[in-house]
Amino acid sequence: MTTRERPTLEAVARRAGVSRATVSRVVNGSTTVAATIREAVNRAVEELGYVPNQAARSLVTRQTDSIALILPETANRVFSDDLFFPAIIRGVGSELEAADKQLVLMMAGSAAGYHRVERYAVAGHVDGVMFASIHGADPLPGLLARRGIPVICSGRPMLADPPVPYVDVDHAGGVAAALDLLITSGRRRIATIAGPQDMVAGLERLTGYHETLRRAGLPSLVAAGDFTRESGVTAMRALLAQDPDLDAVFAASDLMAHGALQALRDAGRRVPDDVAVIGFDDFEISRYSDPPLTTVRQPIAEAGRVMARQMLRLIAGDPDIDPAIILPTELITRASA
Amino acid sequence: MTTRERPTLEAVARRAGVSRATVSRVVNGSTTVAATIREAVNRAVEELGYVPNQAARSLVTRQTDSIALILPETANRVFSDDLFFPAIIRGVGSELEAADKQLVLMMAGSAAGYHRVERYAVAGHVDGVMFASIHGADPLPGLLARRGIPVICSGRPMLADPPVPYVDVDHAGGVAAALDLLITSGRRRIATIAGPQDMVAGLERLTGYHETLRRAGLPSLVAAGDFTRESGVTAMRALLAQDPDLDAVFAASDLMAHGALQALRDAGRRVPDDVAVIGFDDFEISRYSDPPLTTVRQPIAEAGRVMARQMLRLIAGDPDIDPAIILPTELITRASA
DNA sequence: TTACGGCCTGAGAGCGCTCCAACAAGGGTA
DNA sequence: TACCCTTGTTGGAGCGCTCTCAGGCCGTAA
Repeated sequence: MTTRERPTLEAVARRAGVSRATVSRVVNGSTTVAATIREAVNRAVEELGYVPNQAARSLVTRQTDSIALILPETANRVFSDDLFFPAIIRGVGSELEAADKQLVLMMAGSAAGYHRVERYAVAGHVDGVMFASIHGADPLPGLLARRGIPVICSGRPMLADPPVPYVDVDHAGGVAAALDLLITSGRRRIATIAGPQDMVAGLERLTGYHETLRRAGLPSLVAAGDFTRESGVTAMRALLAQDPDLDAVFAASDLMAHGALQALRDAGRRVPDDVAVIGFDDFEISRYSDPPLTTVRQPIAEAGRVMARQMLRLIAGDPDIDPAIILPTELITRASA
Repeated sequence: MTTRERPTLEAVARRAGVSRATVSRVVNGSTTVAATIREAVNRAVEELGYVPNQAARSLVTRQTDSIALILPETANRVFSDDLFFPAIIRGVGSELEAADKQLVLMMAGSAAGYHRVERYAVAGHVDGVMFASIHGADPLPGLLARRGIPVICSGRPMLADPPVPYVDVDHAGGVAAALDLLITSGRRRIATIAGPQDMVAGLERLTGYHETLRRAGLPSLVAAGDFTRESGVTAMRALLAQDPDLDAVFAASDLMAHGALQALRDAGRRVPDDVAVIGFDDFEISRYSDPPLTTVRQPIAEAGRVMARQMLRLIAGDPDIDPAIILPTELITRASA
């Protein structure tokens, strides 16, 4: 290991024959430095391979140019084929990279996790904190906001004290579009596989289902799931047992829809002839299921990008941040409905 | 925003009626502090809501307790249904979390990305750098190592100057197991869909294919892919055109195997009756394909965990780090072969 | 020639923390 | 009683950087 001593500002200054302050000015791109001196400094920087020490810099500037993204701990345990968090990470990552900020990934959810994240943020390790998907009435966003740390959520937080800006997608609109397709194509016994009710996404999609069906004068039939494929299988079986004659099912996630497809096949039902299936997400894999899945596309990566952009504005001190941004959803019609 | 002034060590010391040094000792868990004083300090910390300033701390300790994971930029662009990087992240994340280190995620690959990562690491923002999957002869790992920064790679680096410790999986063994199954079940015209040849994983799986078939006295038939599903479809079509009578295909990734399955179905071939298919990865989705995919399981998350563990040892100054750790692969037999 | 801005540059004071050297008490030993 | 440990505590010197402020230089106008 060539742990050669790393050069400091001081060393560069000596070599260039100027003061520390001047080097600092050059390094930070100040314009008030004479061209000849600037060049001399740049040469010294080059020759010495100087890179500013981040710790020293943030000690005085009080900012770190990195931003945390908090994932619920479940992301680490349960969903080994989940594509939601990867998409969020992709979106956030690309946007932050463009702004030359760093992404710090943290898992939270456990009590210990809470505390860790809080300490981490308060210790000034990051300039802001973004939450990817809030579970239940998570107190953490509010807690950090109260500590004066910039916070943005993906998905409307249930707890809003103080209100934290968020970006979410139009769940209700997407659900309505899906159900409308089902209804206008003549389906009358439309069941749903709901998502977890401690998450706004699960909640709003179920509410949307109830409202649209009520408006259409159709009966509701609900089974509970947790967004996973396995829960989709189980829920679909339960639904079939309750109403063997149902002719459509709306699943609140693509993975659950895939599970439903499987359970339907096992039960000898043809899709879409006997039962139409619609999902919610539009993951890549849904183009390749048998049959290809009709689903509501939600722009996950885009949500990540927007979230990151809002965070950047927040950090920059922009006074008028939208308290909420709702991204549109879109019905993608394929073969399953 | 309640940006109330954050208390410093000094403030805590004043409140507890001791010196800064003593507070520092208590906060950092030194044992040589009298119990009564320790309690008084803890009380003051509690009351003031004191959290040590990370920048100040790392300025003197020269460590940050966070570690970077570098993803190739492609991860951000191409693979929207790739499950490799999420799995690596999961593995690394869980291990680092247990060690109370933070994970900093960075994308690299572009020239600009290189420079950013290098500066970032050299600036002392992280204590070490891990690479998830090396593309071609990436100079970055060696470059950082030469700068004295702890580096670990997932996947053997092609460039080994200076040699960088890595963890990889037993590609050759997995391929041999897959092909043996094919051969002993009577397949004689076994094709392969190869991965990108600028990655060790692609290279070694193809080499393994060639060697095993040569030993068995069987002919080779190769089509090139890039690990994606789409490339699997294309490659399978090419293979079918070249040898309509092939009776088996080994794909160097699950996604390509799924593509092959699709192309085979489109061409009217039955799997496994007409053509047997084996993949490599064992992603969750491969349990649900039609038919379920026989594949070589590589322990991706485990590789992430091991990589993180090695990194932790490296940072701790452990003198004897294994220069290479090879994790076993395992053939998972399902319906496609 | 002197006076006066304007423009650059340098000196120096921190940012909040760790850690070393030095020192104050006690308690045991000769 | 004098001496030496041991245990616990303090002051202070930095870590490497930014940023304010004062001061030097020069051109221009009086």
